[in-house]
Amino acid sequence: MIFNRTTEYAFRIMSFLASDKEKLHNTSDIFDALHIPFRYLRKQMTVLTKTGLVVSIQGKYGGYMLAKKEKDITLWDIVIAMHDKLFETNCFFGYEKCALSQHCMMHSRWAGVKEMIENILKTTTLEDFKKENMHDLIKMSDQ
Amino acid sequence: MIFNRTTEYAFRIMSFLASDKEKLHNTSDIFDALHIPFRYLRKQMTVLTKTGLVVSIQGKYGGYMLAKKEKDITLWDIVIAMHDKLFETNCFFGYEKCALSQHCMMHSRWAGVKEMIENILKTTTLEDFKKENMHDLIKMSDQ
DNA sequence: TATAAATAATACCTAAAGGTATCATATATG
DNA sequence: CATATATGATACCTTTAGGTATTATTTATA
Ligand code: SF4
Ligand code: SF4
Repeated sequence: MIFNRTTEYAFRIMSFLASDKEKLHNTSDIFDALHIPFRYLRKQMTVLTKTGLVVSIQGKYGGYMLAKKEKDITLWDIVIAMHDKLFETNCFFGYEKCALSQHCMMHSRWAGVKEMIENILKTTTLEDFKKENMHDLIKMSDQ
Repeated sequence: MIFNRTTEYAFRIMSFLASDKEKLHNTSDIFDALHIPFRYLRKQMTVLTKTGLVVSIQGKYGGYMLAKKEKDITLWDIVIAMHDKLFETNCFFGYEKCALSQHCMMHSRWAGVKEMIENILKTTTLEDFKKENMHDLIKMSDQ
């Protein structure tokens, strides 16, 4: 896997919240759309809230909404916020650090892969998903 | 992480075996070079043997060697043999399958990433590492 | 053929991620 | 101000990957 499951959940949750930025979405709404395990979803919503990407309103008629404009939240922001260890190491072989004086053949190739992924994540914002109507997309397809 | 740790170990082990294809390398030799946890290394060597990528000789003065020519073993072969779930799903969001009639914006972008990684893995053989003298490379750097 | 040195098989342990359950706290509204 | 309904905090359980320990089997050679 490239992203861990929890980060994938976060992508979907954030996309869903972007589908109507102004509305307050409660956990049941999100569950109905995404079918992420309910109690785990509850937990992850408070995690997302603590990251600052999402704002929560407590109490009756409470719920969640994006903390910033869709165009100001990138997928990269989400990966970072979720502490996904996607790029924990630079080394293709998983070495913490390489003591070699000159890089092996994989180093630059792998740097290319990293760069491509980072570039996609950094240039894709939730605004793009809104355009694509990810709301409907996500609703139809679970498991 | 992109590859799991065990697959990274396998890359290193196979590169090391490629450093001298004819010689029989026993677990202690491999351990001295790679410092993969010894007993886990032992276990993984029999796993690699069962995949058919490696041949083992049992008994005194036994050990391991590559089952095929270096140029005939790709990194992709290793990933497959280790059952790494790198590309378990096509979907950026981790969906098993997408019921949407037309793909979302991430689909083709993500397909591009997959294709790039697959292409590197499928076109890189152990022969390439031999040229690079990966043996020395791996020896110097652990943890 | 006994022994030493290697791999094979198997069972078990540990750490981290994913997921569940319970109770506490906040808040709109009658 | 009581209640219903929402999130927050916390503890615990489950699954999987990674790692360890023990015993069995193989085989070269003295
Ligand atoms: S040179 Fe090769 S072994 Fe060293 S850090 Fe880069 S990819 Fe890893
Ligand atoms: S179209 Fe989008 S949601 Fe559907 S499988 Fe492709 S990436 Fe996943």
